[in-house]
Order: sequence, then C-alpha cells, then structure tokens
Amino acid sequence: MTKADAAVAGAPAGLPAYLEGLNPAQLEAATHGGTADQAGGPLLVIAGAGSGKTNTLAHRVAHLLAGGADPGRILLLTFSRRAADEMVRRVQRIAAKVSPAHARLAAGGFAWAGTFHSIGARLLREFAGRIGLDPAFTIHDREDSADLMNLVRHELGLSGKGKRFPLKGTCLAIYSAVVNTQAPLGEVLLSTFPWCAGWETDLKALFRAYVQAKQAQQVLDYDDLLLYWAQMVSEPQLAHEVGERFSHVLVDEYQDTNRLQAAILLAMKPDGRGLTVVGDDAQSIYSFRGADIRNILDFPGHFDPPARQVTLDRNYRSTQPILAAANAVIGQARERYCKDLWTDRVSAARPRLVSVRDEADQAACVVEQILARREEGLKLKQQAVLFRAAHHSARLEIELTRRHIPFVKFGGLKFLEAAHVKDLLAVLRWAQNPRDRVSGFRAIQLLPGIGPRIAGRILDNVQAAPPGCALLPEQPVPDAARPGWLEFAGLVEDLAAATSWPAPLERIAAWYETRMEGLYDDHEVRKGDIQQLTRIAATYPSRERFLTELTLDPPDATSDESGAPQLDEDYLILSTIHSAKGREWPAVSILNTVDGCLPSDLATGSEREIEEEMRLLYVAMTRARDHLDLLIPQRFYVSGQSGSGDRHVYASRSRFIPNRLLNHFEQITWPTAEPQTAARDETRQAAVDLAAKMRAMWD
DNA sequence: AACTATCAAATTTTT
DNA sequence: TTTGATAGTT
Repeated sequence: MTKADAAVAGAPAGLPAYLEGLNPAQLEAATHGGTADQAGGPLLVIAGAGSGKTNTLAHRVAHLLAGGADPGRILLLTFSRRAADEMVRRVQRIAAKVSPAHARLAAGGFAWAGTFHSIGARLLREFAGRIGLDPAFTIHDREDSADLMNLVRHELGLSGKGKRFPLKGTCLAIYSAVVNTQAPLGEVLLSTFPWCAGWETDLKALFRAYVQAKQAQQVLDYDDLLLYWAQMVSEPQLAHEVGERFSHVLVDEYQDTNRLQAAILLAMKPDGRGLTVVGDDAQSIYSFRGADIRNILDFPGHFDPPARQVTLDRNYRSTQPILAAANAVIGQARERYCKDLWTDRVSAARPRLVSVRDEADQAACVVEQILARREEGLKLKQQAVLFRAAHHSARLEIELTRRHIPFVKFGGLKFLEAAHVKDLLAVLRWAQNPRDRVSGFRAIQLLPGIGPRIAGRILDNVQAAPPGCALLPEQPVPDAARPGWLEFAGLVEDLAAATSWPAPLERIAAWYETRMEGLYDDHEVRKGDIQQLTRIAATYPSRERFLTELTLDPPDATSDESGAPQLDEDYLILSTIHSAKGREWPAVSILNTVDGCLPSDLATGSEREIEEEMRLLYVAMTRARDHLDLLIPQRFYVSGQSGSGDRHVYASRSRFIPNRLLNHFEQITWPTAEPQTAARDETRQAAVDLAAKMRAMWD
C-alpha cells in the first residue's frame, strides 16, 4: 500500500507526512477521489474566508502528484496570475515533502496554471487552424475594444446627429454582459442598462458589425477568449480532445465565474470526473463582470450522482472579534448558504469605527495609525488600506507622498492606460498584425502631419493588399510628412520581420522617444515609463508572449511617482477591495465606510446590487488578521469641484453597520479631543452648515 | 486635412 | 479630472 493509498483510505495512522496539519474537512477535500488514474467524481469545496483554501487546494494538487498524476495534465484555473503563481509555489513546497522525485516533478512547473483568459488564449492559438482562426491573432484590451466599438459606431452613423446613443464604453459593457451572461440582449438591457432599452435594434446592428470587424482584423477581445473556447468545446469531437488533455481540472474562486465559464467546464468534463471547484458564495463580488452566484450553488446538481460537497468553516486568519463583526455584517444578507465561520484566535480588541471630520482628516488619521503601528513593530507591508473605488485613496496618496511614506497601489491600471505606453504598444501590435485597425490607427497618427483621414486610407490599402506584401513606404502621405513616414515604415517592416527580442522594441522605443518631445510637455517622466516597459519586455521570451501576457496579466501594481520600491524595501499597501481578494494583512483600514461609497451610490439600484456591496464590505473586513479600522468621514466635498468650493454633503455610516451591530465595534472619534469640546465643536459646526444648506435651497 | 482651443458631460469594481 | 464633440485657424 502506497502512502497515497493510505491517505485515501483515511487511516490516520498511515497519514503521509505531507498531509499532516490539515484539519478533517481540509483533508477530505485534499484527498477526495483517490489517485490520478481513477480521477474521482466532481468536488465542490465551500471555503469561507481565511479557511486555508489555497493551502487545501495546493495539498490536493500535491496529493494528485503523489498518486502519480502528470503535472502537465493538470489544469489549474485561478482568478489572477498572482494567485496562479502562489498556488504553484505552494504545491512545490508540499511536493518536496512527498519525495525528491516529486519535488523535481513539481519544479518543472505547471504548464497549465493561469486565468481562464490566458489559458483560453493558449488553447485557441494551438487549435487556431482547426477553428478557422489566424494563430497570430491580436488580443485587445478593454480600451482597444472600446475604440473599435467606437469606430464601428461612427461607421453605422450612430454617433452625433443629436442622438444620445450610448457611449463606446457603455456599448462595450452591454455587449460584454450579453456574452458573459449568455442572456438575450433585451433581457440584459432591461435588467442592467434600462436607460438604453430604446436602442435595442441599433445595438444589435452595432454588435453584429463589431463582430464582423473583429473577424476581418483577426482580433479577439477578452470575451472572445472565453466565447471561442466555449464554442470550440461545444463541438463534441473538439470537446473530447480538449477535455482528455487534462486529467484534472481545478478552479479557484468559483463564485466569481460566469455562465460562459461554467459552460466551458461542463463541456470539457461532462461527467465531472476530475473536476474540482472551490469558492465561497459570501465572497461573490464580480457580478458586474457577469459572475453568477448560481454557478457555485447549482454546481452539485449538474452531475449524477451530484458532486460531493465539503465545507471549510474554520477561520485561521482573523481574531474572534473581527470575525464576529464580519459574520454580523454578512448575517444580514437575504440568502445565505454558508455557515458562520469560527476561530479560536482570541483577542479583546474589537474592530474600530473611527469617525473623522472629512476626507483630509481621514487621510491624516490613517497615516497616524499606520505610523503608530509601525512603531510597535508592524512593518508597512503588513498593513493595508482598502477602498471601494480607486479614486477614494487620492487624498491619502497625497498625504503619503508628502510624508515620504512609500506605498504600492493595487487596482486601477494606470501604467498600461497611459497614452504614451499605449502608443508604443500600438506600434508593436500593428507590426505583428497589420490588419489590426485600432492599433494601426493609433500608431500611424503618431506622425506629425498625418491625421485620421490619411491613417484610415493607409489602413484600407493595407487591408486590401495581399498579406505579407511590403507596401508601407509607397503609401500616399503629404509631402511634408514623407521623410518621417519613410523612417517609420522602415521601422515597422523591420519589426514585422524581426525574430529577435527585445531588440526591435528598443529601436521603436528610441524612435518614439524623439517623437515624444514634440507630443508631451512632461516627456521626461514619460520616458521613464517607456524604459520601464522595455525592461518588462526583456523578461518575456518573445514578442508574441509579451503582447499576449501583457494584455491578459497587466502589471497590477502602480506605485507613487518616486518609482516602484525595491522588493526588499518596506511599503504600505493600498488596494481596491476587488484587488484585495484572496489576500490578508495583520492590519487593515477601510476608507469611506459610508453610504454612497459602501454601498456605492451607483450600485443601489436593485437589491441584488446592494447585497453585492454588502459582500464587498464582508470581503474587506475578513482580510484583517489582528487590527481592523473602519473610517467614517462625516462629510464629503462634492467632486463637482471648482477648486476650493466648499459644497459638501453629509455622509452617514454605511447601512451595512446599523445600530444593532454597533456592539461589535469600538467607536472612537479622531482627532481625539476632550469630550465636551469635541461635542461643542460638533454642534457649532452642524449649526453653521445647516444654515448654509438652508440658504443653498434658494441659490 | 490637420491641428488647436474651448466647452460640456460624465464619473465603480477588472480579465 | 479626463474625454468627446465642435468650431475656428493654419
């Protein structure tokens, strides 16, 4: 009897060393189904926040290896690149405990670990020939897709004319929602975009033309990576081929997958053998991307017999008071499927509700608390500040910069969205795929004296010409622009033909840096970004890999202007709640725990949306191990601004923390003042502002 | 046809 | 604060 077999039999005495330390539920999840050759039936793991989910999944993979599974045939679908890397690292550590041979096996890496989108891109490139796709297809990010949508929108005459047709971003959001939820357009419009419902016919025509444009240009958007994959595996022959490739398919964060992703899994593994999904319905926060909480709830019933279900409800992360508060918040949800989490990490410190006067005080207060904890020995890296929307941290960022406190911000993808970075990538993409109109349009107009008209004509000519035909230099451009054009055309053709990497990018970058001086006043700062980009490029083996992976896994952190801190330096973490998923810190502060921010007043339209905002607060709170502060600024300046205008609104504590939950929190005000003066201050303040409000009624 | 200036509007979360 | 449409100038 091998060690693995003993584990399957569940004999505690024979438990192999690498499985020690798992609790019974974790062990059950890790060892479900036996060995690799007889991949077990489908498994659903409901894993509460901080319940050792990643650890359990990693043990399961290591256990499969121990049973003889081939790492090259294990498909590991995670929510982000970072999560995939973390998972692989852990598996390798555990495999090292199994045996040196298994350590080597795991060290070879897991070829198929990544996000749905990146795995989709790889499978599609591989099967491109079989499904009528050019294997050199370009992947458009969100903004590129919106630009193409805009191009088509103009061509169909849907813009201007005093019409108030939805803007490009809205059009793309609608299109994306239809694709990801697999629901009819009319339904999506009614439920999510009611103000656009009158445009249904035009939108349908727009989307048809958009799809045609993508196909003509051999371009795929994010949704296509899932859609083509799903279509591919809806052909029985291909489904069988793709499904057979993987002995095991494991999916993390299953509560945030959408119907399209569920369809892909079911098509690849119709009987569920070898299929494991892990998630927590209480942490579903991506419905805006089409994620459907029913996916995880309905999972067991897709199979006969139904999938086995294991629940992990012991929390190893947070102290008891923090967990109690978080449980109380999520306890208000209308429907719940998961039991309350429990922990034995005792502590007397309740999470704190900190009232501050305004956002400026909020920033000052957070900085003060963070520095105080740092004095007590908690590194900046062990502390995080979380917020609902990327711009909520603006004041704090200013304060941190002023005080020279380094920080890294997660969420909000500034780097790749910066115009100059997009310019450079456009050149690169266009050289790789000359039919890619969005990239070409942008790249060509970098030349002085060439605008939309000429760029459009050049692209028409390129598209009409037989592929691989070198005709760039002959394109009709104004005489004034000709010398510059010839130089540019030469660069692009060299780049298209080049096989080395990253040398060609460096040439383009050198060319672009001279252009930048005429384009931007702050070209010195921007040159730094370009150099950063070439450094990043050098870490990829080829141009294709660079372009694909940069689009699908953009560098997710942006830091303050002083540049990215070195890895060994200490820095504070700022993150949107969405980007904080799956992570934890000893100390967490949550900004703007007020109605209008949490829940966002853009998301209070329906009960479903409000429930998701509640889960968002729950996710934020459960990131904390030992310290949790919720900040409540009493008033907000209206962002409609005009410099130092003093228009403001009064904010009140988030509706998710009603009075009856207050006993879970310690309430304090900041700055700490003597109680009476503070009270007097407050009344005076309120009286003055109330008067201003009265006057404002008649302004 | 390209470029510049100006004014109005919108404004979450992300692969 | 950025983006998009529009009018006017080169």
